[in-house]
Amino acid sequence: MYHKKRAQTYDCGLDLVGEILYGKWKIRLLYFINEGHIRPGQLQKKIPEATRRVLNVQLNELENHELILKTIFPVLPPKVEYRLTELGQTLIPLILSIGLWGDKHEERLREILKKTNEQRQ
Amino acid sequence: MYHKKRAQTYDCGLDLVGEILYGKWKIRLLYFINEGHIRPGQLQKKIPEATRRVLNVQLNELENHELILKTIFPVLPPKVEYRLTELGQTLIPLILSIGLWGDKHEERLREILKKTNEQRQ
DNA sequence: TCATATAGGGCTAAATTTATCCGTATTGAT
DNA sequence: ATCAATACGGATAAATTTAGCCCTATATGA
Repeated sequence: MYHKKRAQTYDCGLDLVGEILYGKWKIRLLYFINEGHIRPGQLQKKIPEATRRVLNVQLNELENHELILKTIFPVLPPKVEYRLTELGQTLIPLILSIGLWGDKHEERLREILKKTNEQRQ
Repeated sequence: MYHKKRAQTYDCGLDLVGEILYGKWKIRLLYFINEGHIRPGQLQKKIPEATRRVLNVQLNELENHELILKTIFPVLPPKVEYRLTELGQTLIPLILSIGLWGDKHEERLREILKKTNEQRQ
């Protein structure tokens, strides 16, 4: 497992949240788990752009950060389920608001991103 | 300027927000600008862990993404001011909620991060 | 016997992001 | 003449994150 070389300082709440939510797929993982897609395979179907590997990595981090809980059923073929911890649940309203904001400004944001992505040629 | 090689797909509002807010210092920049620290030098003082260079890079991105507006005053020594665009302003409530969540769970989060950072030795 | 379903992780490569270093510019004060 | 204040960005290095490839494991059913 990779470990950071640069020391981290967490000055304020915003920093702390940044640290645990910073990851390309994390917020979406939380979102989908909350929606009931609780098995690894289901999550992969919801986020096909990500490889299974990365999802595992990020799920592990979410678990270490105590936002989700993993249950491994001792059956074959293997079965795993994730669910939000209490702490994780308290994040859901925030995630939903962020999503709503994005939906509300979707058109505008797409234009903006289109423009800036074009510039980079 | 760096340009991305991997194609991006934005499936939902959450994706779009992710794209424009993903950056180590962006949320804090928005936060501080909203608090009235509108000049580059002031922002650097508020975020001393970041180099001036990176702040510039991220400020530029925020500007391109139309979340902030830059005013260059033609004086010497140079003077620059940033302020939130209307779009940027609509993000503030979200950012504040995130910060509040972080503050509320500060102790818990520090413990969690301490643990996970220790593991990585 | 072989594919299928299911989930995991090591290792390495590539992409992306962040940090460092250094050079530019100008006025006014020492 | 030099330095401080103020701000910007190119080029490159380092750190970090994400992706790709490949191997493990086992019961069931074709």
